[in-house]
Amino acid sequence: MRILFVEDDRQLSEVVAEQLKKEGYIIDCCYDGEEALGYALNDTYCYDVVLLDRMLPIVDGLTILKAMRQKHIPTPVIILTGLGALEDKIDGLDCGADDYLVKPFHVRELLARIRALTRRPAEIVNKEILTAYDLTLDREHRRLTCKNHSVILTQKESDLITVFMEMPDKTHSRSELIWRVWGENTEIENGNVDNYIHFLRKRFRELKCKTTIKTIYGAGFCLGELQ
Amino acid sequence: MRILFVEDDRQLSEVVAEQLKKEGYIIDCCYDGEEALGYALNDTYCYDVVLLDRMLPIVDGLTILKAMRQKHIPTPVIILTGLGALEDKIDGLDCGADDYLVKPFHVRELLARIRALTRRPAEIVNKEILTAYDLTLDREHRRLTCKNHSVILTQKESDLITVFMEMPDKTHSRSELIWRVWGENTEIENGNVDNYIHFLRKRFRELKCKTTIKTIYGAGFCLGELQ
DNA sequence: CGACTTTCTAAAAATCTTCTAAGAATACGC
DNA sequence: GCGTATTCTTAGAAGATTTTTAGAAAGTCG
Repeated sequence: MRILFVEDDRQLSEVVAEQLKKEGYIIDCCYDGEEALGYALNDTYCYDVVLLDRMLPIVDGLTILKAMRQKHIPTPVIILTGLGALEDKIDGLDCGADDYLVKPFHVRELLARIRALTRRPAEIVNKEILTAYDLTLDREHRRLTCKNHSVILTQKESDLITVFMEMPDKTHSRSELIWRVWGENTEIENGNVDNYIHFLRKRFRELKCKTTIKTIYGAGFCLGELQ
Repeated sequence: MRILFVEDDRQLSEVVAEQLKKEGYIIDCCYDGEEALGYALNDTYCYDVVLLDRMLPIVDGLTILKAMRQKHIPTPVIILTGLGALEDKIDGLDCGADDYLVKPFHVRELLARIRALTRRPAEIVNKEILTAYDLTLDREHRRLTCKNHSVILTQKESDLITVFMEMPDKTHSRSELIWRVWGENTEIENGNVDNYIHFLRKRFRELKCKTTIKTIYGAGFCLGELQ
């Protein structure tokens, strides 16, 4: 597990890096923003976590973070900083940070937060554009695309296919689908779900795509390849 | 975007829930641990985030969190609590929480942390896969696989083979199989079990696998190698 | 061996689930 | 307000699964 640690305070850097190494992490240390940019954006290196100070010489931490996210580098980033004001935290998190720890902090808390972040697979998804198998869904325009074909879905069709595309391998029961698409206080019957599944399958035929909604008899439906 | 909010302090709950709703989230509120368990573990409901108080009536927050993770529910969880001691935070995060926010907190920070967590896709669902001899069973899709062959089982076939694959060396009597597959208040006769054993053996032949269900005359059935 | 019990197999019956189409109700844009 | 698009309801056909039944086959034991 490889960590990029960007911190200009040499003394703090050394103390923290040593404790991280004791836990078995491989640590690359950086002491200014320019150097950090080089490491963070380089294709060759691939870190599991980046620990980022906000106030750095030459290039500041948030700029590095934004640059990473612009290049779609999904590595989890924890911002470590003395700036503990509410607005600073919100800024940091909304720029793409995964966690925000205010100095002074306990290294053991940092370790726990690193563990929490690295439990999950790293990949940022654009929730507006979903892809699964050979399908792409642009939720904003409700446009479902496969190769060079595309169709505009109705609202409910789009909501329904979204559930499938967010978890392409899961079998979704009718009650789950009703709950996710129509909400919980609804009088909608199972038959309505069946109907929309039918509509979507027609769409798939229009698109001539390889994907379809498979029936798991007695259990529900699941996205899958044709045949 | 759907959030389960577990908080026994009604006043706090109301204030926070209202602000979350203003942001467009759909909020389900729970006021005790037992109720929360029901929501959190239910297959039908599927939340995008769970906000969890640690100290709750009946069942405490960490127990709920552990139960969720044991059931491989990957939903991001943020613990909200007055317990801000280092050990408490580390405990919480290591039990499977994704973030830990100490009361009192700013709702705007909570919102930023929710956004940070939901940018990432939910962990690939840890599938319940059973293996025994040369067989693999994916219970979610009821797919029984051996080498490069696979078949989709019916519900009852899948339930029955599950019993065998969970204890591959045990001899299972007909009454035990009936109890495990059909439940305890059932009118099902032994002959029905025999029939399903027959169905499964046909499946094994389709798969050309080395495993089969052996008959222990007068006692029941047991998984074993062919011949 | 022969009487008995147990197990296997196949087919039909019963039940339950899913698919499809068509029409009614509702929402939406002009 | 009218026409169109969307959503919801209904219902029967088609299909899959589960259960029942019954006779053949195989095993046990005096």
